[in-house]
Amino acid sequence: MSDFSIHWFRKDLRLEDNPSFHFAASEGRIVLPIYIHDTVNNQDNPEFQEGEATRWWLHHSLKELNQNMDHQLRFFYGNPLQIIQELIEQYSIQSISWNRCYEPWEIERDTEIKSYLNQHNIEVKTFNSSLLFEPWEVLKEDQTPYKVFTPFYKKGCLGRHPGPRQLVAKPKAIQWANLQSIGTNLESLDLLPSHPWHEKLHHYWTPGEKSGKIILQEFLNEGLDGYKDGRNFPSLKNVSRLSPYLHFGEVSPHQIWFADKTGKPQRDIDHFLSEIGWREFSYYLIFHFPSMCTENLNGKFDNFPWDENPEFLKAWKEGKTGYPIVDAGMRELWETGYMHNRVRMIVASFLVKNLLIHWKEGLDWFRDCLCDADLQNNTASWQWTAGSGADAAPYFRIFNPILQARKFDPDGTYIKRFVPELASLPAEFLFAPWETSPVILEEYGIELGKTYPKPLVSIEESRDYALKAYDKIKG
DNA sequence: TTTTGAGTTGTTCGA
DNA sequence: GTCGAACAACTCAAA
Repeated sequence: MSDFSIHWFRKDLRLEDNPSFHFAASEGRIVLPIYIHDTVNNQDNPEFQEGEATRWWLHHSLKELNQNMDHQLRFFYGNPLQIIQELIEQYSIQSISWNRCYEPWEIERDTEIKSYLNQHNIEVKTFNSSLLFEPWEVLKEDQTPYKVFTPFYKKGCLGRHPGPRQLVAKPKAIQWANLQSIGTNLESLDLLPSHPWHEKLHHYWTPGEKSGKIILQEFLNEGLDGYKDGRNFPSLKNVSRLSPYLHFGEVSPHQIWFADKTGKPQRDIDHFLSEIGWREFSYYLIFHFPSMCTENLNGKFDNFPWDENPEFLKAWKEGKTGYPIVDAGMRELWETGYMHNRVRMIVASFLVKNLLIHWKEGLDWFRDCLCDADLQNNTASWQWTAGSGADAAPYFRIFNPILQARKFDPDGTYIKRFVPELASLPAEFLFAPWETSPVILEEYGIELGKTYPKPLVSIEESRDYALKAYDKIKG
């Protein structure tokens, strides 16, 4: 019987620039590509489980990946260690390789599997695939991790030699193991949610490596010029929308980093790449401070007087807060499995600082609804918003949803798209409809409390309350 | 060890 | 309507 080289696909659902796959499919090797839906190792903590949008994305991405490799991908579900043990017992395995993952439970699991394979004298190789800089390699001079983005990025990343690894070519003339009989089929992984919510996501997204490539190219052609400023306006096309592809590795950060950006303004290129830097920073923080996934990074926030208010939380989730920009964002999320970055900050600030609801509630809803839901980005960003994360800024930032809407959605294009019951309202009344007289609103067919909600809380009062709460915990 | 400079994304106030 | 200062004085990074 021939020897097989197993490549274990995880968050690297692509054939190009895939170091482990490239190794397993290199000349003289017979590659056995596998995917394991782990139903064991992340079960203890809900925050480590995939949300519905993510599962939808994963299903379709795997389907495309399998098609792109002549249906040679073998599917399994259960405990990866056990599945790999069985493969070793049944077949002659020359090597096992994978690209590294960075969630705390993944690191723990992979370490255990690696040690098992070493004990059984199976060649095991792990590769860098989804981060430009390995978190353990970037440290301050005193050998401790950075906690502030700018020095992390400028000195730790941009100033580091050597820089990110080079791109890896797609393997040619692959020799497949062609074991049609082992494992199960994609449908048996049962990834698609039973709730039909996900069906509409097809209108907005095409998961998979091919589509990721197109999205990247379109962004470079049409969205990068003017990115630095345009990225703040949710009705403009100056955001890349690459986040879900990055999450599952259908596009690698290296492919973005080294993509041809000739002729584009340097300030836009630099700013766009710094956003990739922020992704690196989130992964870095959770690698060095894994307790961040469940606890405040800044322990002072353990005493913050969060409000448990199921009614407010429900209104926020449903986009019925009475603040049009907040509601537009929450409805964009529900409708499309995505939310524009600027609006994410607005809705997050509103939940945490005006409704005083714990950041974990927001994290959890985003985890379930976002196609790009990513433990590291989601956690680090929610903690940043709450003020409990890595953020050296000395003041308490509270977004004003009225000002933000006026500034970044001046003609109301974005709001009107997702809050159609306000579509007829002129922009001068749109951002704070409760300040407009009922008579005028009636002319546009709007009655607050009936056709559109009254504001859940007063911005001024809830802001003052939050500032006082912040005052209490800082001492 | 001490000191100095600086920190993604903001808001409000008053001139 | 626009602009600069105040907010309130915290941490981190690095010399």
